Amino acid sequence: MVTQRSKNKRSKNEVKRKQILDAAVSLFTGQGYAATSMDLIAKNADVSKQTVYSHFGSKDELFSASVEYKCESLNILDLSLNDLSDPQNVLLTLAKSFTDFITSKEACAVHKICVFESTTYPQVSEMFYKAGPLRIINEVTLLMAKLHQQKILDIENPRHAASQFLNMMKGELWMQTEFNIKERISAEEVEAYLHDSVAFFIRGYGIK
Amino acid sequence: MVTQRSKNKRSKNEVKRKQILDAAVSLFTGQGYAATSMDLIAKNADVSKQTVYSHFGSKDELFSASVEYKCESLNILDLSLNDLSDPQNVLLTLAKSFTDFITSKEACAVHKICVFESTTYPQVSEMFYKAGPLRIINEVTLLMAKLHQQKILDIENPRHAASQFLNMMKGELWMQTEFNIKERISAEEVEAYLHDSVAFFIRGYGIK
DNA sequence: AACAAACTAGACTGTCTAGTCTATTTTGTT
DNA sequence: AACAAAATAGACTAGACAGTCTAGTTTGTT
Repeated sequence: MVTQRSKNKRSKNEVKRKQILDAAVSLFTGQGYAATSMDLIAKNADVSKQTVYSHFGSKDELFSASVEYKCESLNILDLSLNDLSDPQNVLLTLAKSFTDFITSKEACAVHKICVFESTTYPQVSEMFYKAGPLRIINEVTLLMAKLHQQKILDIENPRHAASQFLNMMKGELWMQTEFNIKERISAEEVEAYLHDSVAFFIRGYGIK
Repeated sequence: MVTQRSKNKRSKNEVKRKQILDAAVSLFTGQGYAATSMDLIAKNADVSKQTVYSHFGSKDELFSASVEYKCESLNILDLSLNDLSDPQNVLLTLAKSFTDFITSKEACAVHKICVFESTTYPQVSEMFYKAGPLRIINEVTLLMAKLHQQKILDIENPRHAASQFLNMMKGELWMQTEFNIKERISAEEVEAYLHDSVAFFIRGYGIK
């Protein structure tokens, strides 16, 4: 099998494609589907409108493609932890990087539009759900299972524990971020909350 | 002071006002701000377009007013519990009504649009935040404080506990609802999750 | 009955948008 | 050099939409 590039006389410019996708992601996540025009996408991508339509057949198609593109480039937490002997430390580190991630502009913006368009574009929101939240919960489930296996914590149902842990860590900060509230909880308060929550988690799942 | 009604020759029809607000809420939450036209609002409210503009000066104004209107009518959980001696029971009941509420169509739809429009209309999203999530967390904080005071549980920081509890209960169901995922967790699984989570909470905050 | 405010229907303006079409230019391949 | 696909600029269609305006009707108040 030969690649497309050498088979065809000329293939569509991959660089232009990315320019279009970058502009589309930025506009769609920034202003929403309905409020974003194809003209503006073309302009911001520094490309003609016709080129947009030659790469992506319609606005719908471009929307799906751009969310998919964004999902691929989202780099989720790295959970390659080996030494689990200090659970307080392991979980606190996880909690911090998790909250950093979910309150980042990037993740927030894609999350917003996927939730919002979930009635109109359920395939798109499902794609994000699987690439983002579901992947994280699956990985944390594995971690919980390991903690149990190594008798560091007593976790009967690792999936429940993962869900409890992750949701808990969101705390009030996450809501304030979601709603774009001006007066936010202080960094110290967040720190204290995460500390408390990790301690609480270890108490609840400690070895008897 | 005399009321508007008796002072003016004729006041604007309160019934029409409500018809407009009802139609607006339903359309805005159903399709979003940008995708909803004033013509359709007028038509669905069974009112002329001019009447809409005579009650509400612009689309923006109507949007704000309709979210406010919806917030007023959202009936949040009733937390008037007196007997707290059986925390397992109290918390499970709370957990159930909370998850029922947050996964209801009503609450979900307003939540979605407020989060989505939070960059364009931060006042609107803040209004919802205060009328909804913040009110609930405040009430649950009071409950946690009572549980501590009555020495039923040992809760040092009731606000942290409230946040942990509520977030935890959201579980995977809430995400699946948000993203409009077709294949959802079964009712039995949800039930089991809530049970586990309440037990875990009581373990973590139990009297030593 | 007379008045005035509320309401109605529908035409209208100006702007914006998705998507198409055309004529021209650029560019990689053979 | 010759070819063909890719890209471009910009005009164009057809429809939608916010908001205004007009001319006439309904309705409560005095």
